[in-house]
Amino acid sequence: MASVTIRDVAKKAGVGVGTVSRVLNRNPAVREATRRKVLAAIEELEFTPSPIARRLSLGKTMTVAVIAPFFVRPSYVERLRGLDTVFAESEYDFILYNVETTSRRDRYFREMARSDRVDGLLIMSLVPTDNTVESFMNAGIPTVLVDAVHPRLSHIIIDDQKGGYKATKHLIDLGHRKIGYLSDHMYENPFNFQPVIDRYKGYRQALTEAGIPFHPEYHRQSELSRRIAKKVAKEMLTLPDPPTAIFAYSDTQAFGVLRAAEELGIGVPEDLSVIGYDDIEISEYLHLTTIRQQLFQSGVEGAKLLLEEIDIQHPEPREIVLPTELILRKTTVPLAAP
Amino acid sequence: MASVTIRDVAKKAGVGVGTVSRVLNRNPAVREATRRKVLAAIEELEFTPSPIARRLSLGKTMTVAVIAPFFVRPSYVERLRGLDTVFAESEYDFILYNVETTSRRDRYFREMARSDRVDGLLIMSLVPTDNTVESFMNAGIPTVLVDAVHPRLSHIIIDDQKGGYKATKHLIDLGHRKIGYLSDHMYENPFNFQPVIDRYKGYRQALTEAGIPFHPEYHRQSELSRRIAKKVAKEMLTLPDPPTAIFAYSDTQAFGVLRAAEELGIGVPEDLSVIGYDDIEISEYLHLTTIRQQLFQSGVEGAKLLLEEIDIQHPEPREIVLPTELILRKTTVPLAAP
DNA sequence: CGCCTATATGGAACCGGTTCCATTGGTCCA
DNA sequence: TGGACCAATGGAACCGGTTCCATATAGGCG
Repeated sequence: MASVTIRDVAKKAGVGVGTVSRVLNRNPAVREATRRKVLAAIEELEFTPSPIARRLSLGKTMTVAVIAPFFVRPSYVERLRGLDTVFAESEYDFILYNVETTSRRDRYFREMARSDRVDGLLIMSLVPTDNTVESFMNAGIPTVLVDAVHPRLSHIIIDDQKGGYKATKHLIDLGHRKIGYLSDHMYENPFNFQPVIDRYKGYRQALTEAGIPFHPEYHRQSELSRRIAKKVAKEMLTLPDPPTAIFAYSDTQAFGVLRAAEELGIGVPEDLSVIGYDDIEISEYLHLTTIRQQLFQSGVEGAKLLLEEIDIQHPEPREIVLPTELILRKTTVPLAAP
Repeated sequence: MASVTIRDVAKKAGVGVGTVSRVLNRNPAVREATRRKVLAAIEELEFTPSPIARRLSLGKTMTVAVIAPFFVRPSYVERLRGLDTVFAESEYDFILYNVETTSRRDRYFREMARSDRVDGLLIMSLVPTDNTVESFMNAGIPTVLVDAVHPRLSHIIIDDQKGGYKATKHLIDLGHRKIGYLSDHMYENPFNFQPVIDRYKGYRQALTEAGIPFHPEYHRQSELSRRIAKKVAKEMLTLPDPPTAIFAYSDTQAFGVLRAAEELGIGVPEDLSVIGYDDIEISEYLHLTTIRQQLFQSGVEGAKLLLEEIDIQHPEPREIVLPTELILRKTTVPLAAP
């Protein structure tokens, strides 16, 4: 069955293979009558061209790779959806490579630096080393970063420093001065996630601007799980002089803080204001004040950028910065007079 | 740069191209000395074989397609993770085709029925028509369904009828007899999702067994959003004789029910027991009693099954049924004496 | 020692497209 | 009417692997 080839079509239509190929590729240099003959033969033989053969002779794979860590996390899923909407409308397929360990990451980076494996590479939240970037460039593979930065590659980022700043400033504007920050791990951060650094910077910047000294005890680190966040939040809330407001690195961690407060009998928002980051779906349901990121949009922009760079030869690296937005709900209120 | 071919290697090593190919494919009919010469040449030229060329001459794509609807929903993401762990260890890549409309679905089904586009097809939650199945078979494309059933295709399902039964039975065992069921849309169900039917059947079965007559007013349908679920739950809870317990089709809808109860001043669990379905991550945090499905495992099994079917010629369709589990938390309690 | 067989190897043909060059046929202009 | 030029087309060569067949070499056995 199957395997009707372009040669069969050519024979049937009484033309050469070149002509059939030209018809398939909408090359205008084919007379209308010839074109119709070929189309009739294609119809009759139920011919469909083989993408693989096409790829081999074109030297293109019509495929892009998306390398992303932990694609189960809600924020990644949202970004992937953005990518998908763009790629689905293009003639490119995308293959998803999920990274959960540094060794998987390194393996994928190595494999992709093969000139004919994929036509483009979209890397999410991971920062390739200079050597790796070098290998992509040598192989001539257009590469775009989403949620990560490298000076030689185009990237889409969210202004996380501003986001961290906004969250902290919001609490300061409400009169708070004892402001805790529950962040992701900053030093044991094998993937070097950039936002971890940036949000922290924003936090520090807002404090400095308001003339509030940084209090190391108010900065705690936990992984992105509710359970651990709850434990760490409890430590912070049982300090002799506990914070009156807490900014959490993610909404998930903010839920840990809420639970910690509940278990310690601390009322939110009257005794403690809490602000998260991400605005995941459930946050609205739980009335969490938070910082919304344009996650879906970051995927869309990343995919578009990559498709553009595949088309042009030597693109200048570009940077697109997406803004954040404060979503005011019910977990932050002005500091009660003492 | 790049494009060192097998012929370059052959020349360098002073052997024929066939021999190089044999070395690459670990064909044992190569003398150790020859083999070493070839490997040395490969090393020296930094040769890496082109997957595309390999695919063309093998007539295989080394790629499988995964067609899934709405991959943002937590339950699909969990299943995809299961798939990913299996495919990542195999030599197959997988391309994700996200379906959000019936036309996208039909387009993908048509495109995949090309014998050389992909080597295998994994379809999630969508039921192909007999004609479509026919076209896959003619093209010789192994196909596996996850969370859907077709008599001629292997499939992995979760025992949703039993799941619906378990949820309902649990409420009955607690003494409830006025049991509402908030389901997904059963008739305006463009994708014909099978679980929608099965859970409903389980609900009816449990009622029948316990001798409780089915009360149509207690069966309401809403889409899978919290907001709509809340609205519909309110209708049910403001009936003259409202249910004392509600089983929701998904955890997300269960949260809508909880919010509806809260807004109506109905206490959960003392005045109303609520049970969900899925056991998504946030459910534990909110203490929701629910039915847990083996989502991750369903992905793993589906991927394994597909890889097996790619290897053998004419597999008999197989069926794997995964069980569900009642997760007891704090939103269901025995019916208070009147 | 010579013949036969098994093993190792070279390389042409092939997979199914695209592309480029040569050729044909026709039009236009002097 | 003849020459120049252009548009349309045929088909060989190519992309980079795999496979199969023919051939060379070595080893075994009488």
